[in-house]
Amino acid sequence: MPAPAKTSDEAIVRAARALVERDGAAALSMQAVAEAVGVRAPSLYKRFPDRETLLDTVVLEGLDELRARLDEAGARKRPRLALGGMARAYRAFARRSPGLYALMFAPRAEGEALLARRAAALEPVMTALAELVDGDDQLPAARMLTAFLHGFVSMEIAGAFRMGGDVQRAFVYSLDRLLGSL
Amino acid sequence: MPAPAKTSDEAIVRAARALVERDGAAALSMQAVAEAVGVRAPSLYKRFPDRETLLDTVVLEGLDELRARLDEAGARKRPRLALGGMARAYRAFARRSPGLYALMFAPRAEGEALLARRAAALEPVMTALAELVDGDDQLPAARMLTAFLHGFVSMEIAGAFRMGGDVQRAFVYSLDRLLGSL
DNA sequence: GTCTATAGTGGGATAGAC
DNA sequence: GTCTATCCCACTATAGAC
Repeated sequence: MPAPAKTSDEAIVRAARALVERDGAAALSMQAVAEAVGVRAPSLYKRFPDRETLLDTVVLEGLDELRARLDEAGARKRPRLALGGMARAYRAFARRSPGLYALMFAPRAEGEALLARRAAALEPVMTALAELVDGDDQLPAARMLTAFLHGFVSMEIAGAFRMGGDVQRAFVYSLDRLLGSL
Repeated sequence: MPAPAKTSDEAIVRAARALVERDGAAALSMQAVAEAVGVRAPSLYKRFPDRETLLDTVVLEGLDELRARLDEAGARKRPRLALGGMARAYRAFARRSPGLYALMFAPRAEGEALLARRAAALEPVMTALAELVDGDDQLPAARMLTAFLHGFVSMEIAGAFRMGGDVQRAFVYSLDRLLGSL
């Protein structure tokens, strides 16, 4: 009979994610997570070798979820409409979980697994683009679009757009021009 | 005759900046800075009240420098050329000092002073845009352009463009379309 | 008086023994 | 899982050197 488990990997990740979503990666201390699941901090190391691994787990989960939202937003639409819908879904995700979004795309220790999963999350965008743009321009076009999206939501999260004006309008304005240029 | 100072504010900021440029903000510990300037860590607190203030000082210096590069790159050119030149200068700055760039635009404790200085750094871009775009569209256009630039260099720094393709070409391709759409 | 160093405090990550 | 212990770091209090 193994020792009674007072918590679970799932509960730990859920608690970790809640901390990250609200207050960013800095808020994720092993002590705070442990407290949230009713356990002492050292006990977490039986399930996650270190804090980085726990962060990575949260990030990978977030990337999978983003991918699902993009799939959903782009399904059964013609390419241009699909791209518009995915752009809105992308921004909505970042606004809903700013701390998580920032962590997902933060330059940290970049494992291959993480880079691959990031690419996978954006795959729906690539697919829609492939129907709209010539083979040679596909990659540059994808980079233009993803760079804009990432930049826009990052600046929005960071409060860069705080000084007046209609942020929503700027988003629509930009998408019109970006998609129109393809 | 004042006591002999073993270091100076300037030397401290220089050392701090070097640490940040190489390895990012996380590498800036008060101990590392102190060691670099040949002093004990507690002594730094006589000159900078806390680590945040030291980081802020480095960031403000970086923002001023970026502004100078943009001014230089856009001087005496017609708006469209100026914007292209400033975009290249912006990217060059970020590539030269990736850790510093990331810190400059990282969402941290956002003081008003910092937000204002960020806005000031991008002022040359705003000026050139004002000559190219109607009053009503000016702010959205600025947000489109800055969002793209920030997103592109951030992703480049984070290694998001590592998987094949010509990153330079994607940058030129994107600028052509973005500036062409104005 | 002005600078620095010595010697803490307290918190967080993490390893080891039970 | 828990407790104990180690290490690193930000930061403070205070005392010594010119």
